[in-house]
This record gives sequence, structure tokens and C-alpha cells, in this order.
Amino acid sequence: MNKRLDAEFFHRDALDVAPDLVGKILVHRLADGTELCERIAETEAYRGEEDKGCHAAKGRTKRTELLYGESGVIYVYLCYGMHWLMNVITGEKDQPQGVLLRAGERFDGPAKLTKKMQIDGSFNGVLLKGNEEVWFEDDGYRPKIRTAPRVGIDYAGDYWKDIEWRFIADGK
DNA sequence: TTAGTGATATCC
DNA sequence: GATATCACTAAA
Repeated sequence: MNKRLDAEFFHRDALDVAPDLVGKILVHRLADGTELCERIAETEAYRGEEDKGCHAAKGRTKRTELLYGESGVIYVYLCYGMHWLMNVITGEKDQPQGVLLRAGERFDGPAKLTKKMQIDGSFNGVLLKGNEEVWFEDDGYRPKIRTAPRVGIDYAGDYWKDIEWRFIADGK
């Protein structure tokens, strides 16, 4: 029996949540009752104002406000005008942390994930707890995780761009 | 390698 | 109001 991840799961440090989220299942129930499921194969952690790759590095703004808020909230960000990227807020309140969902088992790439799962801007700021439309499940699967440097943040400087906060299920 | 795309932030 | 930036993808 699959267990839905509760608020406790996300109420931890992003560096703990990110690897734990790999292998979990993202479920999105559509209005007509169809359920889209996808096992998460790759995540990245973004953590703190000092992390130059994190959106919150430049300070608290309207867009990054969610990162500072409650854990267990979905943060959806429109990138390059056409790609939705999905994050989950983690950690303590007033501490900007989040986990980016980069890929699913069948999809490779953050924007493909949101496209296949039909996640868009309307999910920005949605709380997972008690949500009947989208949630995460644990079916007991524990993949082997390997780490790698994050991608797409070359601007962040040598230190932050090389740090290994990317978590990938082994076998990919 | 480059074009395409639009919200957000920053600069007049 | 205008411009620069960006956690990307697809096509070539």
C-alpha cells in the first residue's frame, strides 16, 4: 500500500529531502479522474540566500517569497518563457530552501516533466498537505542514489556551480 | 550552436 | 516605460 508523504517529510533540510524524494512517485489527478503517475528520477537542492544558484540568493522578492514560506508547498516557475519548472519547498519557515524536480523515470528534463504531468503556473503556491489533486507517494522503492553537480547555473560561480547537490537514481 | 519565449527584476 | 536575465528544449 502506497503511503502519501506528509508535511513531516518536507519539513527537513533540502539536502535531506532531495535525495529522499528520488524514487518517490508524483501523482497528479486530473479533473476527469485520470491519475498521472511518475517516479522521480532526478532532483536538485537549492538552499539558502548564500547559494548563488538559488532564486532567493538575490533577496526576498515577490517571486521568491514562496521559498521562504512553509514547507510542502509547490513552487512553479516559468523559465525562458515556455518551460514550467516544478519545485517543492522544504525546511524551516523564513529559510529559503527548495527541491527542484528535474526528471522522471520516463522523462528526462525539468520542462518535460511538468509538461507530461500537466503541471503549470496554476500550481504555484499550492500546499501538498490535504491536496486531492497532486501529491507524492512512497511505495517502498529505494533506488541507489548518485550525486552530481547541478546544471544550468554557470552564472553562480565556481564554488556553487560545482557543488554536488544534484541527486540521480542509479541506472539512469 | 542558436532561436524561441515570457515573467520577473532592475534600470532609467 | 525599457531592457536584461533566466534552474530550458528543439531543431540544425
